[in-house]
Amino acid sequence: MIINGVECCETFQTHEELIKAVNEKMPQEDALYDLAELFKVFGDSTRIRILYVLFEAEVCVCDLAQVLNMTQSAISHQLKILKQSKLVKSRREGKSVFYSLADGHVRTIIAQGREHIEE
Amino acid sequence: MIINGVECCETFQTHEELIKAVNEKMPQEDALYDLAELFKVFGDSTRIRILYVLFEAEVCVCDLAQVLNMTQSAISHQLKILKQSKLVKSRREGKSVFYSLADGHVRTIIAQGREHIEE
DNA sequence: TAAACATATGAGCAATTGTTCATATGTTTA
DNA sequence: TAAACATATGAACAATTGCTCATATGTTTA
Repeated sequence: MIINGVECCETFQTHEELIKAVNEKMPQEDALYDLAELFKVFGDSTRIRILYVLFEAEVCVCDLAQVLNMTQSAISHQLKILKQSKLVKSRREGKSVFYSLADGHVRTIIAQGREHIEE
Repeated sequence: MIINGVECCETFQTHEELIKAVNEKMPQEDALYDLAELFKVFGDSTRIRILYVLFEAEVCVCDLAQVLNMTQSAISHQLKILKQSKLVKSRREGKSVFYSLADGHVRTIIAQGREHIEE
């Protein structure tokens, strides 16, 4: 079969229909990129652990470092990434900065991930 | 304040309670790792694009490569990763191998990701 | 204002990742 | 069985990533 001037294996699927459906529903290039960037943020166990702590309470950087047994710098770098993705928000109180979850999608996404794994 | 022999900044949060809650709800080390590994799979726009095509139909490797304008090898490598994560399944039919979504979590996770971004 | 505390950040490095290229494996057909 | 087709895979390489270390920024307190 020939599609767009390129040869292709034989399938039962009508290629034109597939291409039409994909073109209609596939997000734009930049949206796909943003989506991948978002999931990349979830793709690190340190950041997942940070999120799990924030599931319980609003916590300052110092305490996060303690609870997770990591350096303040490492935690701070990861918090920056989480904040850029709008997964967490921060609030300064004196010398400390307290972090908390930005919205409910975080819980849903992680819950779905766990469901998938636990099958 | 001193927690587990280590000095820490002053907070209003009771540390013992936080640590107790986190220890209770935080998944085990290997579960956290698996969770991060799963989200890593979603963290690449090529794989996201493959999943979007599979949202529409069961498609063979050759067609995926065509529709996404990528080499057969690149697609095949990514399909392997998607299959290892049990996000897609495959079925051989003659010379072709057809891939399809393994379960509904894929749609939910991606939908939640899009919702988060579109806020 | 100086010192102490809490957090943020840039540079550097080892480890991981996505693609390409060449080639192997598996299936069908002449 | 040989050739053609479809897919899978290993090696290699550039690009990205997460941590450490040193240090900067911001805030409070003596």
